[in-house]
Amino acid sequence: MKIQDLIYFKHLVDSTSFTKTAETFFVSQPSISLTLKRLEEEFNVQLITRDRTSRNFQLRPEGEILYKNAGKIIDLLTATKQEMDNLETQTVQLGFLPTIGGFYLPKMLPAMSKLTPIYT
Amino acid sequence: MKIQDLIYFKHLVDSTSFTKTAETFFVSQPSISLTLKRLEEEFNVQLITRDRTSRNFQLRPEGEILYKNAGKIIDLLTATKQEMDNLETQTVQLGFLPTIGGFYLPKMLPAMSKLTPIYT
DNA sequence: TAAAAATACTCCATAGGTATTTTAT
DNA sequence: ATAAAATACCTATGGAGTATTTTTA
Repeated sequence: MKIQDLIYFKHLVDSTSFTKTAETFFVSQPSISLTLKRLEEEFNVQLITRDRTSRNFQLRPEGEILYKNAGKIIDLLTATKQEMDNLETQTVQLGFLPTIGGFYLPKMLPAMSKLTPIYT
Repeated sequence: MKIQDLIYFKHLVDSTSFTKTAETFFVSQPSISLTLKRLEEEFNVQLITRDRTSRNFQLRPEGEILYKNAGKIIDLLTATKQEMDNLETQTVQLGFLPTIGGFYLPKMLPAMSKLTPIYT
């Protein structure tokens, strides 16, 4: 299985559109159709209900499971790349949700003044 | 990136042997060499130190990061498949480490007697 | 000299493209 | 008639194999 298929699938579920997904990633629409077929064969389940009567398709329970875990896997890989980049540049990047950042950042910044900040 | 590459990489790190890893998965030894090369190009880092003087190679910090997250990803996919299978068969599989299972299972089993057990 | 990994090459599987058909609005 | 997804077919990239070379013990 390719990570790319999980990325396509996640976007497909979010957009509920094969065509939009294809456009987003600059690939053809059949390519997305095949991605879904591949995943369904790989897991041996049906991920979505192709119900063309009700416009936006239904995500099956099996699809929800994959969607949830695909997100985690994609995040893990993003984090992996980030951790490696931090190693290379000898920097550490901190991320906060706006609400949480507003609370903690003021408390942390004084202690961090001992470090050499590098803004990228 | 393919999941298979992560699986090969994990085993490679565990065994510290390209040849052993190849044998384990019934693929050729060059195939494992190429897997590592692919991963290193993908992340644009060197994962291991090819130090043929000291027999068993050194895992670089970058490699440790990938190793750690590769494990998580593989586990996530295993869990995904398991969750789907549980959906299909309408069963729930429970797993315990031997020590923990010995402690909790006796407490749980009475309450579970209301369910219909299916042994697979 | 023996071993383990890297390299060179060859080949085939498959991911992706284009064209077309199907289906429902 | 239009729009979206599926299907058919073709192509090309890249993953995997065999053979060979390199390197160190």
